[in-house]
Amino acid sequence: MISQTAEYALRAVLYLARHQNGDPVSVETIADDLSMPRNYLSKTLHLLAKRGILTSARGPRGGFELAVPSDELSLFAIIEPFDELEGRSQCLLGRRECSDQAPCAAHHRWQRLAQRVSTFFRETTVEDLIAELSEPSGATAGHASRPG
Amino acid sequence: MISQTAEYALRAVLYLARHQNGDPVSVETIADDLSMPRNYLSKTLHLLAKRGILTSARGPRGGFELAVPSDELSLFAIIEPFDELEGRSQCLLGRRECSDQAPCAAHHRWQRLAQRVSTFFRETTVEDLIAELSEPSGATAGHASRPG
DNA sequence: CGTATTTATCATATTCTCATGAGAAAAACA
DNA sequence: TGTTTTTCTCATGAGAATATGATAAATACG
Repeated sequence: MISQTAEYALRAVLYLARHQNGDPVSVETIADDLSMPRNYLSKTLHLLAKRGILTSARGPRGGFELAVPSDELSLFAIIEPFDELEGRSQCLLGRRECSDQAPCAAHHRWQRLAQRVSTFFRETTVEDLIAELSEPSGATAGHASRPG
Repeated sequence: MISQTAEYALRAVLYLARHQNGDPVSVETIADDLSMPRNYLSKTLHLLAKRGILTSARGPRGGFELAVPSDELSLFAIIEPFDELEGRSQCLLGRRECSDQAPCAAHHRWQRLAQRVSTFFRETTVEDLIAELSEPSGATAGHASRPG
């Protein structure tokens, strides 16, 4: 659904959000804890820093931090630098122009779903997901998840 | 959302469904009409034939035909040989095990959407999409009544 | 049979994603 | 200043997805 790179970015940002203590976190720490390739993650987080989503600091005690409050940081903002979530990927049959006025065969049925997915990424924040982890599981779950 | 190859497969099957007249259609005809790479499409349709979705015939007057009635042919059946639509791809954060009992941070929010997408592919048939094309535009849901 | 037509198959090329490794550049600190 | 730590940047490579071209195999039809 999303690329490996975007998945790394998302998981790393969630990690940063859960480990906010005023100090930056190094790429090495994140890569080790999340089992990701270190240099590749470095490049990935660098791009998020360029986009203003993270701040980076070099040297001792350096690393990455969230630059945006987690309740103002959408999943869309994190993924969008890597994957094209909207635009031509919205048409299931790959047409450049696919609209209510000029629909492909799948348009009416697919568009509703694609819109829901789009809304999910745009409206779900990092804070929403963090909160999910620390809440007792809902009516369907049998075991409470533990933060950590 | 789906791979280029799966998109070719889907579009080609829709083409075959709309051009059923008892005769097979050659790869060349499809590739030309739909602007797809000919040999690549050949390989793609060959796999669908192996899966029993199409029949193929060599030689003059040969080509491909639907092997399944279009109202019994789900989009899932067409795409599944090429893309993994379910399984590991269901977890937004890429975890192997992600369930109500052991959810990732995104599970409860994402799973509902992923399930809808899955259902779309499993329950939507080729016939559904063909019918969509011949209906007056503007309908947002369900089937419009047809004259005659 | 012979030939044209068409799929089937193989080899290869191209492009993109994912990943590794080696340094360069910056910053903290003794 | 020098050393260490860290990000930044570049070069490169592996592998998958996408695509092309050539040839083999099957089939219709004269």
